[in-house]
Amino acid sequence: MFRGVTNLSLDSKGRMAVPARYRDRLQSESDGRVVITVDRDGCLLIYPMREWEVIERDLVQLPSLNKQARRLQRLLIGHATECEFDGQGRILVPGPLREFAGIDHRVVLIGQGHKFELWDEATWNQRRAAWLAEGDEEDGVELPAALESLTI
Amino acid sequence: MFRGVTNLSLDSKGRMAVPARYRDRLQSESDGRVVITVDRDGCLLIYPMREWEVIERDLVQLPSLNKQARRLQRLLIGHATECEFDGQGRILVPGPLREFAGIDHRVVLIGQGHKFELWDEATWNQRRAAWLAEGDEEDGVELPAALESLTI
DNA sequence: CGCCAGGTGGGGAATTGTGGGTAATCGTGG
DNA sequence: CCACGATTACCCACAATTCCCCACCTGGCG
Repeated sequence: MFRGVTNLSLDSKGRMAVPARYRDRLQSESDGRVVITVDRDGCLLIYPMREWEVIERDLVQLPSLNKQARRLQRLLIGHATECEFDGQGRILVPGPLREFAGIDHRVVLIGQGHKFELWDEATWNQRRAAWLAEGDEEDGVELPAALESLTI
Repeated sequence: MFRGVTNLSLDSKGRMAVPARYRDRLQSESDGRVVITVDRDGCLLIYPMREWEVIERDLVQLPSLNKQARRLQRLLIGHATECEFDGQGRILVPGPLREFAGIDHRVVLIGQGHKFELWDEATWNQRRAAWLAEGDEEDGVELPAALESLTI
């Protein structure tokens, strides 16, 4: 499981130094190959190759006639770019994806279980503040059953 | 069960000396590995690794398309950072988390059953005062069933 | 009164993140 | 098919952080 938050910066060429504590696992589990794609919430998703292959297999099998399914396929598969580590343990984040997520220099890397999310730092801070603020008000509306029973 | 309150300080590098009375249990139950993450109320949560893994397992299985579920995952898993004890029985509280909770020097460590809460001292004192003040007014509204039957 | 245990502080080395220079590669257009 | 510019990969250098070690200071206890 990947977890935790890391503040990082991309250099002028768009490269990101993957934190050392994740590097070994990515190297051994997926030969240092990762797939970067986009998320509907305005960030990028980074998958180890092995994990991505599972997701991709499920995505292609969605019913092609369904509009939502096609949209998901275009967004996720369409933007999925394979990247490898360079000698220094960095990956080059493709220009089009950087542009998509509004990333220029400061970024935040968030572990999310089987994948990572990569956010522009300013965007992340805004979003997080909004989530914290709205969190309490929405109580009592209708929580999904899975959330009701959650004890944290 | 962890209980009790301890006033502590972080040193200039952000390290916290875990009170000796908790140390043994953390060492034996979870190999001295703990996970620190954030709470929506502005403090940090500290879990023994074993306890955290249970929570995380439930969290990752929430439906990815649900907005509230994603928010929870991003906040909790996204900030969950694994920490280990140093030779002196201290843990380094990660910089981004210190910043989140407004922690610089004086802190309060609160035992909360399976986990701990870590508060900035000033924030804690304010909040506690506020809870004491507002506590009674809210009576008579409607208590959730689980609270109605509580005998303290 | 000295010893021990627990909490606090800091120096210094190793690791890790950041930044750039330079050569190789690729895609584009002539 | 070649020439050019842009992009990518490899290399080295610096700066920040983290980790490991040792030292102090305080209060309780023999």
